[in-house]
Amino acid sequence: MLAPRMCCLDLDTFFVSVERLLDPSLRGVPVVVGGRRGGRGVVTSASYEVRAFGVRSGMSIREASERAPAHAVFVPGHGDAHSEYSARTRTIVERFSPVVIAASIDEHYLDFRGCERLYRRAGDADEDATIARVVRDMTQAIDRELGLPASAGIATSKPMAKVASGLAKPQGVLLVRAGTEAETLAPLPVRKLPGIGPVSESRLRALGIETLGQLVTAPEAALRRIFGGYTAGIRRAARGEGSDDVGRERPAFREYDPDGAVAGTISNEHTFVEASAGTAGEVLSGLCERVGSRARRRGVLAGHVTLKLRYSDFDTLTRGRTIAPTSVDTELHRVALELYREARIRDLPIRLLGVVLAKLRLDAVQLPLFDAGERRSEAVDRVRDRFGYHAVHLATTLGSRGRRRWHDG
DNA sequence: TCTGGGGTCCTAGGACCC
DNA sequence: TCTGGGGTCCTAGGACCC
Repeated sequence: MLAPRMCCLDLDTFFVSVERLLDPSLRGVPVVVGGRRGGRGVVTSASYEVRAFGVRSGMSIREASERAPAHAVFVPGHGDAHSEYSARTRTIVERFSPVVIAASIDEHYLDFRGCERLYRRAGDADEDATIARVVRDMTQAIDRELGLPASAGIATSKPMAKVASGLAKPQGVLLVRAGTEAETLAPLPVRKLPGIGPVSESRLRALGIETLGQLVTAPEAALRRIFGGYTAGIRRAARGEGSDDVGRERPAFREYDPDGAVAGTISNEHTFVEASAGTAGEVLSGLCERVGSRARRRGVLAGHVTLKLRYSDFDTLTRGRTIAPTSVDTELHRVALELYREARIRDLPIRLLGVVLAKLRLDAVQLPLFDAGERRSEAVDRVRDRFGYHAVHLATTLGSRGRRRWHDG
């Protein structure tokens, strides 16, 4: 029999917690992270105080502004601090288990298999109790040393551990004993299961399926129409079964292939404040500089460029092309511009433009001969290292009147 | 629920080859 | 000019996650 040794550690309202460390006056008051009140964007994190008013992460800032009480504080958020606290959390977590992967900025998976004897103490009722106690020690260490509240779920599989960490919030630890997974999951709404989003949820509801218990016994053909090839995996997860391996690290940029292929993509996109085709050229140029700069910094070349275009009615389409691997801004821009012309098939205002680099590969050993474009891009990167990103731009990014409208500033 | 920005993974269909 | 069938690669789109 499998024992519950897979742990999902999740930081509670992570972005809010970090903002409160940076500004203690935010403690105890309703906080919304994501943007200024009444502005654009979506909620990245909402404190428990403001959730009481119906504010949820993912909601538009505008709607959150209407729901939140007058004394609620809206903050855009400090991205660098969030990354730093995520890294510090990891160093603490690694003291407790040698097998750790970061699933996202605020979520880690740990494997405690084989650790029972190491941690055993006289007072522990059994091995499950030992692991639960150690995980509680870990969440307390994170709170004590960093000031970040955390919750954790422990179970026999990864999806079950993830669901358990959600049930444990706030600041709790929940261990799901082997054999009790299905009964723990059965009463929960289908949306609680990782892998079921808003689309699948509404399709399931149309079939009268609202809970995971109902999903487990639903007819195969009905589920297949919703989940296709995932059906078996979803049904297993709904019973509490699934991988007992922590899996791969994300971001996957450290994974290399013998031919130099690198996993992952690099993308940047921009939503226009007021849809207008007039600045599309400038935005496109700026996006290409951004992704090109990120690719060079990672030492990779892109073998594929995709242009993403969203019209004002939210209709979204993409056009992509495989190219000779490059990280030169002007090359990327030339391809992106061609793809833009292919995608611009409707006479409607543009809401969003994006550029995605894929088919990444390691850049060959620095070549002795650069072509003019490469030399220029590297010179630009050096200037930016000294004076900041916005010190230098392609002429097309700045536009004829020197505007920098694409930058959120 | 009228929707930001960064990602991952999967699938259907077409092109192309033998 | 029309005809198999399988394999593989590529592209566009969609669902999902944080």
